[in-house]
Amino acid sequence: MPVATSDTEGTRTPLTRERVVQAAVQHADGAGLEGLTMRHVAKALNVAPMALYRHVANREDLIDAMIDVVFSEIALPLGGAGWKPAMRERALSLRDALARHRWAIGLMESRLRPGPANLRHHDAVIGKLRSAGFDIAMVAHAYSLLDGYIYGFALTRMNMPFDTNADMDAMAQHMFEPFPANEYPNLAEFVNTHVLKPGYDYTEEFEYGLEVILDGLEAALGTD
Amino acid sequence: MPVATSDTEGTRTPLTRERVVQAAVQHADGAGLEGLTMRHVAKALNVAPMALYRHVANREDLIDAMIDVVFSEIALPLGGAGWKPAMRERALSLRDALARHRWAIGLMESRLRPGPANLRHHDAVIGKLRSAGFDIAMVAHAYSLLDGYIYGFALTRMNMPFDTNADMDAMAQHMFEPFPANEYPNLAEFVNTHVLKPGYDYTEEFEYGLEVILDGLEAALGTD
DNA sequence: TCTATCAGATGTACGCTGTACGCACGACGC
DNA sequence: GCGTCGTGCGTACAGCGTACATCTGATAGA
Repeated sequence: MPVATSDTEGTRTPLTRERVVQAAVQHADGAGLEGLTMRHVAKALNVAPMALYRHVANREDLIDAMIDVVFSEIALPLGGAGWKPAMRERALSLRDALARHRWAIGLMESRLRPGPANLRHHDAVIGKLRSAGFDIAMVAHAYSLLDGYIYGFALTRMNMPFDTNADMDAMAQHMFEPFPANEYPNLAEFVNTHVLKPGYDYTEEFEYGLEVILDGLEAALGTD
Repeated sequence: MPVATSDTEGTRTPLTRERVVQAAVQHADGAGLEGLTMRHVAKALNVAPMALYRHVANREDLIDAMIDVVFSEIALPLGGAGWKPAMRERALSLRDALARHRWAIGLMESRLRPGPANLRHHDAVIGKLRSAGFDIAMVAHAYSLLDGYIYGFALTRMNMPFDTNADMDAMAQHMFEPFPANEYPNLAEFVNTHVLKPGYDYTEEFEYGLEVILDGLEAALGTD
């Protein structure tokens, strides 16, 4: 029986680029980019490793395609609302997409061959700002500031090696343990009286900073 | 001659953790984190790969130590100046350190075992803000906003796959080439009339955004 | 001065990775 | 029945991190 690697049914659904990319995204969501090996993706698809290479050129090409999937999940700022709510909604949507696909954070803006969803997204954001009265230099300022903040926040949030307050507590102990007590009083106070307080959720810092930025851009837009 | 792998002189300088870490930083600065293999670091030190393991526990431990080297290069906000110039100087210093050590950007805040330079840095920043009148919640807001922006900017800047305007031009052609002309009019206008203009330097966007953030924090501090 | 000890450098080896290359096999047009 | 072709597979190789056992050169004690 040569066609042993069938689906749960006897019929074998043919491998496609889309199926490969989707399986890879799913795997990376769980195992990170480090854990994303061609062999694992192949196993998830019940297929031999080399079968993937019929549909993607190599691992880098696969990652290119995965990034475009993430871009396709971001809400485009297309509605009739003003630029501020539109940018706010896009920022939150981007943040959520990056939270779902943490492996993507460092890669979103690094593609040599950006996919259609990627280009479409940037085109829509720029268009929205332009039509709201931003001149081109101001678009550059705003886009750089907004995306810097969004990606940076996602990056630091993602990298936090804890998910719950209990984790955080354990880690704080672990962190300070090799050092004399009170060597870092300001940091200790900050961690103990604020970050470790029940109810503190670092995620909520995002909105605060976002409003500061949006207000700042609004003010700059008025005086330009 | 058993001790063939000597220095340029006959005397062999002993391997130390510091020498290993320094060589690794140097190598990563040139070759990136991907290119940082234990074997290459060993070769740079004229030493067998396994010799490194006498001084670092494993690759992860080596990277931990490398990150602390980067932290040690950031100017601490300790002077008598106000919080605003102090934060500005720290931000620029951090940006420059990340530009020198691009491989570090995604890792700075992800260490399970932060080194002394790391903790000292955070302690100093928090201390500066506290003594300038920021309450603890406001410190969290400010730190999150500032570092999010700094790391995010470094990330997007690093990822830009070009260094000169000529590179950028070539890449823009390459990017749009697979798509119909005018499919992305806003993006095309933005790239052609602004980003590709001689004299445009993306790096300078950093200061603009930084001032928006610092002004926003100052305003928030006043109304709190 | 001879010898025991031991830290530090090494060599070998294993399981993992991406992927080049050639082959096998089912589907299809004639 | 027979080429032709697209798709999946098997083999193979170089390079990776690192476990483990071994070797060696310097030092300490007699």
